[in-house]
Amino acid sequence: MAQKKEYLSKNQKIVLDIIEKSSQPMKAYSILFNVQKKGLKAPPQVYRALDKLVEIGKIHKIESRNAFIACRNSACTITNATAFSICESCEDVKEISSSKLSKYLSNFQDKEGMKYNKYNLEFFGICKKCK
Amino acid sequence: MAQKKEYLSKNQKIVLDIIEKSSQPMKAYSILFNVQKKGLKAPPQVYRALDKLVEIGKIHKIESRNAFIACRNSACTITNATAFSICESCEDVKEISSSKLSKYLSNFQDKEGMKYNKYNLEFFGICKKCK
DNA sequence: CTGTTATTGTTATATTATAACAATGTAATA
DNA sequence: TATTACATTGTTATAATATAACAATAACAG
Repeated sequence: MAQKKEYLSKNQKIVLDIIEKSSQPMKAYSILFNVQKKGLKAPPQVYRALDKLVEIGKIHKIESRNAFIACRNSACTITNATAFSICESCEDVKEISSSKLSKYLSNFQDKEGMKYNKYNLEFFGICKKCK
Repeated sequence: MAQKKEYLSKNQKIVLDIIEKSSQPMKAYSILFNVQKKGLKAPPQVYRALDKLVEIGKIHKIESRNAFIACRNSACTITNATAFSICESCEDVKEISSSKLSKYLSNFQDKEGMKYNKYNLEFFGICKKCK
């Protein structure tokens, strides 16, 4: 039976663990460097784990930064409907979990009346600390 | 006087021209290939033009695709408040110009009451043609 | 003109990501 | 147990995306 992934493989656990320990997004090669002591030596090992973790919603990719952050929002498991705020000064990234926002975007219709339940939104600004 | 850029340099025109002729996003190295006959031989020449064109709002970067598309939306000159729909099957990309959406997002406040006038939103789905 | 700044050209290299295939592990069952 | 099937891992090489650094040239204000 084609099982639906409910557990994580060894490498996926290792990669998720290091990302969860970071409050901020991590780049793939920084992850690679950090997991080399655990035996993951080559990029494909890291990228495969990242791909799967993104797919199952455990982490998200910050597209504008080519970096990966752990999901802190139980609501977005698997939905791939994500929103972030990014400080352009200190590069601090926060996941936004606003049910109002996600409802608005999931219900948004383009000119042809089409809806999209999958989206990625990145807000940019200067955070309070940096102001 | 530190002039505010109102004109385009030679290379910027060449790069913008090729992007505007394409209805779909173009990748940097595809642009490079296409402008080599015009004398732009090396990546930095293309990337510099791309950077400036993005900065002044003539083109936008589709972050999830590492590709660049001409701006068709007079309203977003310089604001860097952008929204796109992307078909995950045929990779067709459309810029969304909805004043309702842009108002909603520009007025959105996060938990700390912070607003962001700069954002990038990418919607994903399967377009009508591909359904 | 002349000094200043923007732009361009050029080489090299950094960063991000995937292809391809071999080896190993896992789990169901004949 | 042996067998099969499939997922995962390991490994090498390379593709794709992007920038650093500096030299050469052009554009322009004073």
